[in-house]
Amino acid sequence: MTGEEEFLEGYDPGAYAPVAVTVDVVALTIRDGRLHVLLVERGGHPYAGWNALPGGFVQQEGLDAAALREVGEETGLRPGEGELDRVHLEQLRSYGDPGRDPRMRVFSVAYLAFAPSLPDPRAGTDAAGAFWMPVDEVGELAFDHAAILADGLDRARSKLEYTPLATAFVGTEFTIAELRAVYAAVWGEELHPGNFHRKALSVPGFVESTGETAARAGERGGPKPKLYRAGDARLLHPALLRPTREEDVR
Amino acid sequence: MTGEEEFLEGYDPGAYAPVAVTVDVVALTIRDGRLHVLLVERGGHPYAGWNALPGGFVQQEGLDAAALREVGEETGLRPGEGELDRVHLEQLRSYGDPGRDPRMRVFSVAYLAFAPSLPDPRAGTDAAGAFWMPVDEVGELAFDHAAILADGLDRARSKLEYTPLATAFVGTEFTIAELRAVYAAVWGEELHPGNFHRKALSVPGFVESTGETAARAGERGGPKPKLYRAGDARLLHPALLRPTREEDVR
DNA sequence: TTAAGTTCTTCTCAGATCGAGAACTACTCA
DNA sequence: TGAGTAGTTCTCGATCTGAGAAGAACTTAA
Repeated sequence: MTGEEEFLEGYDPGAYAPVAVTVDVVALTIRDGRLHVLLVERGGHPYAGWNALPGGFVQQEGLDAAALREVGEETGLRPGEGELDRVHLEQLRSYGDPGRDPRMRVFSVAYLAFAPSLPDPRAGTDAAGAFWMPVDEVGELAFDHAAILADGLDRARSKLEYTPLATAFVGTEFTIAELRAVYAAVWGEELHPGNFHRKALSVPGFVESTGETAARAGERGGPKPKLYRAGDARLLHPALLRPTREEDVR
Repeated sequence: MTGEEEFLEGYDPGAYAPVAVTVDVVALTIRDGRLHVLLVERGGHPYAGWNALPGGFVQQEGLDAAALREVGEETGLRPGEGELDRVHLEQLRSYGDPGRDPRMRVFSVAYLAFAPSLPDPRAGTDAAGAFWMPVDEVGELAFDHAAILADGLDRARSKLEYTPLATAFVGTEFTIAELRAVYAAVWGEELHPGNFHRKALSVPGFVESTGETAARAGERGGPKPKLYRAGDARLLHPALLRPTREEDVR
């Protein structure tokens, strides 16, 4: 008899140790050309005073809805205001090691959120205590959140290669250079401008021209760049691959 | 105040609706050149008599351990016997829609398992009721298991491209043709033998030669093939890409 | 107003990779 | 022994890649 079958034949809620299910969100955005993650400072024990990923109980809602609700609560954005609707959400993975929370058995479903540059969360009243921090300045985090963040960054870096995810970090209209800056910020390395330009335009459905040109050039010169918007591709073929790092392969 | 903080300041197990956490496993193997998935026939309600993915409660153990335990229970394999140790396990994703189980809130963490051809589970006493079914003959499944299976197949097909996952479906020593048959079975399409051979040998760390040659050729002729074993690569660079399907891109 | 510097955009070119096909050889079964 | 099958290695032209360069358009600072 399997565990599920035992469960089917009459489950008594009081007979098992209580478990909790939470969502934790790795919310990423780009500010000033650097990749940032949304953190909160914990008030209560354990890990009082530590930084942590925003998260909370799953209520009478689906997992995706719970994650979106958390993002809204911690950024101060409201559904329907546009900015929250532009947040790209996807499930990352779940964490359930016994002992990951010292009080009881807690299963956490982690989510990845990608957003264009958002206002500082301190402005919103509900969101006091939340803040954006550059990912390369994040030190220790509460619970196993450092591992969750690392998994999220891995996923984000990988998905840039074969999905149009980068367009989730820029506005509805953007330049090729802005798109390239997203890749540079997430991957942590500069890209060849000419080759990136060629690739971005040649991958079917990645970007489409608006026919417009930016009103101004960059602060440091150069011609006024052309404007594009996200295309309808769900996958990039061929992919935009990172330079191969030997240490990732073996 | 976030959900997590509420939780921190005193959680009363009785104050919340009870939730359960289970693991469900999409266990895949290749038999007679066709991709098979491990299923169980349900005894109790709901969905009595339906086929379902094997799964069960998470006990005092980690998620990975729970998934491996389920695979062992349903296949009749014992830990330490070798075959179970060769099973490749990875987390797929979690499912937690309210109403996915009509009795109570159940969160399921789904796992993918890949194994070389395994003995029929009916042989084991504990595993009666479990069986391998070709994935293209699977009809309706209990709960949302059909969606979980579909997600698992997507993941498996994708991971064949850029990881050495295919070697998890063959024995410790294998021929290039066996490896190609794995790709053909999972992707559902034949591959060009010459080009596959060139790629498999040229990707660093994918396979390494044993120096040996198979004792016999195939049943229908041909020379004795050379034998290889899995290399030390964790990623395939360059990747072994499927022929692009336009409907996957848009 | 001019000069120097920056950036957008498009080329060029050599090397790597790809799909398709073919050839040679070694083996099977009838 | 012959016909058929399959493993392995080529060849070919088309495509894709990274690296570099060049011209034009714009900035700030002198």
